[in-house]
Formats: sequence, C-alpha cells, structure tokens
Amino acid sequence: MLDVKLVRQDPQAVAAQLARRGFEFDVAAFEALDAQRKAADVESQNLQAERKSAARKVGELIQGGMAVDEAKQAVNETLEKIASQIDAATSSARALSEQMDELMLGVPNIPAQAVPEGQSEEDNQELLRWGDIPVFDFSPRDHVDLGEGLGGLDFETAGKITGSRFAVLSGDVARLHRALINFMLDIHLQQHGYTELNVPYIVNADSLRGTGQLPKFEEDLFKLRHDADYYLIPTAEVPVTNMVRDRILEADEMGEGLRYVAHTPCFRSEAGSYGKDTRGMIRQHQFEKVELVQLVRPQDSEAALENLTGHAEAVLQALELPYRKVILCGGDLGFSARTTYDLEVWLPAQDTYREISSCSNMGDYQARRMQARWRNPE
RNA sequence: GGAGAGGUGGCCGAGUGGUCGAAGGCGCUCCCCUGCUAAGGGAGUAUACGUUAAUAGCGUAUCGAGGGUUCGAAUCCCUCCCUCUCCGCCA
Repeated sequence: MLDVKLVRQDPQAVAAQLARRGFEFDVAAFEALDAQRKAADVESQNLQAERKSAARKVGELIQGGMAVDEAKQAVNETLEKIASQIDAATSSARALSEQMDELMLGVPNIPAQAVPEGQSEEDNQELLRWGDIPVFDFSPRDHVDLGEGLGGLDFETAGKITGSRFAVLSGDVARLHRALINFMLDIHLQQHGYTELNVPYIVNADSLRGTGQLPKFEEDLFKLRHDADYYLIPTAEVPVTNMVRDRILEADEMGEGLRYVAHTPCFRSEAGSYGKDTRGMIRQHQFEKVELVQLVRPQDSEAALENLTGHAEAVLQALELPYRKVILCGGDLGFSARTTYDLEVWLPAQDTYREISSCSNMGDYQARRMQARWRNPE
C-alpha cells in the first residue's frame, strides 16, 4: 500500500498521480476518515494511559499494605470513568483504523514519472525491437494447428478431464515444455545470479493481500474449499515475495539485494475474459511460469527493474525469438506496479507481437502491505 | 485422526496476577583501559502508531493470533495457528 504519511501530507497530489492510471482517489473521504481515526485513537490512548496509572496506583497501595477493596476505593472515580468509556473508545478506534486499512488496501500503486499517459494498451510505448521478423513463402500455422497436427497438444481431452482452458501436452511437446523450464532456470541460476526456490502452490489470504491480489481481485483466483483461507497461486510472485512478509532483514542478509527464481504452475480463473485472446494455450486456467523476483534496497529498485528485464530478454535472445519491449501506460498498469515493461514476442501466425513476459517495479508498495523491511545501517 | 510437550526481544533463557517492554547471558554498537593478542570496565542495543523540526523526548500498543476474566494479564480461562515427540491412517 501507499505510505499513509505521504497521502496525509498531500492527498491532492496523490490523487493526481493515481488519476494517471485511471484510479479515482476520494480525497474528502480519506481526510474525513483519517480525522475520525485520529480523534478516536487519541481518545482511546488517553483513556488507556489513565487506566494504566490508576491500576498502578492500586498496585502501589496494595504493596503499601492497604486492602484490595480499599485501594480500589481510593481511585474509584477514575476507575468508574474509565470503565464506562474505555470499551467504546478502543473498539471505535480499532474499527476506524481497520476501515482506513481497507481503504488503503484498495488503492493501487502510484505510477512512476516515466510511465506514459494513456488509457489502454493502445497507449503503451515501444522502447525497442530485437531480432529479425522471419519472412515465410507460406502462411505460418499457429501453435494450435502445429501442436494438434503433431499429436502433442490436446485441448479436447483436457476438456473432458477438467473443462475448457486446459491442455494436455504429450510426447515431444511435453518434453519441449519441460526443457524450456530447465533452460530458463539454468540461465538465471548460472548467468544471472538467482537462487532457485521451490515453493508452495497453495497460499493463504495474508500472502495474497501482501502482493496485492486481495482484497480487490479475489474473482481472478481459485479458492480451495478445504480451507476458507487457501488459494491456488496465480503466480510464483505470491509465495516468493511473501517469504519476507513480517520480516526485518538485517543489512548483511539483504546485501546488494536478493534474487530468486522459481518455476511453478500458475492458476487463474480468468473470470470475465471469455472470448478474448483465448485460442489455444493463451489464457489458460493453468500454465507454467519461471518467475524472477528481486528484493532490493529502495535506492536500487529502478536499476533492478532494468537488469531483471534484461534477464528475461536474455532468454528470448538465446531462443532467437524476435521481440519488442514496451513500457505500459498508466491505464494498463497492474495494481501493485509503478513501472512495467512488457516483452512481446513475435507470433508469425498472428503477424503481431504478443506479451510473453511482464516485468514490474513495485517500489515499496508490496513491502508496505506485507511489512517487509530491512535495517538500514545508516 | 489420537496422546503429550512447547511457542517470551537478533539468539539463548528467567518470569504463574501488580509499577514488566520484560532479569540474566550471548551477540552487536560506542566509549574507557591495556605497548600485540586475549582479558577487563562502562554505556547502549525491538517494532508500530500518535505528538514533534527530530531517527530527541513523551504517550499508547505489542511476550504465536484472537477473544474473555480482572482495577490491573507474559502470567488465569476459551478458541485458533504453528513447532516438536509418540501412536494410528493414507500415499
């Protein structure tokens, strides 16, 4: 979430920044709630302070030899006053603080300065192109035609086993799929200095709140019936990033930053996306991803996004896949991101570039949500 | 699934109703002492929120989480979570 101090300081400026991504921040509502919250907090703290000193007084009197009832009688006035007020004051302070949390959890990250203005992916800006687009003297088939033709890709059977938006891979196609996973993991381990992780594919609600999927995007997730609090991961970003939730990293542990790579399946309900970009293996309910996560010091985050994007590009280059790099405009930016580069790979059958990789700098947004900190030696 | 033990500060570990945010030790930081090293002495060493110019003070909260009893809870009661040991079951 955003730094609430920053929001208090200049809510209008925050609202203006958020408007760049098409989010309407209600300044008046925020200020009203914050004022209420603060007043309730002060009242409840004052009452608690009174109770504390009164209880201490009772204790002193008892130690001094006075009977318990007598001691209570001696501070009776304060005790009565507190008894009648403290419950209401503390529960109201808590309720208001929870309301404020809810409000702040629903506010997306502020776009970075460099993020272009715009409403939709139409307004994303191309930064570079890599590779030569292949020219064929025939009309290229897409992965569905090729895969089904080779007998290695079977959507119908997957439909029987489960339902739509799943695939069965078999034979060489399955093997190629596995090979790509290892290939990417090895590049990132051996050349880019990442540590490999194998993480749970099921996470709790706290983790999803930490990375920003909850509370606003529950409909995109698969929730397990087994436990009210368990969900299938929509990306390895959730388990990997949440490793540091509620932690304070020491400076030596943090070092120059932590780099993790994890391969996991990802599960997404893709609610509301029916009919859009759904041919073949695009937008499946289940897909595999090799995820890169860097946890870095604040001053290093811009550079980390650049080098992480380079690491993703290295994979496409090694595979000799033509691609382009675009920076997402404000309106296309994900909830938790302040800057996002999409890598779009050339799809010959579609005669266009399509997103294959998405690299984001979250700034301190997720760190604040999950109370992940580091001890700055300075 | 059954039975038992346990969760306290960076770590270890006291504390079973009273001035405890918490003894002591270790670690770490700073200072002193010491002609190397080692040893020794002193001070300090959590986080959040509020107040504030302040990372100074002061107030409040936090001893796995939540709820309860009480004037007062780390300490008593209830629920949950997690860890460990043993048994059972399943793969």
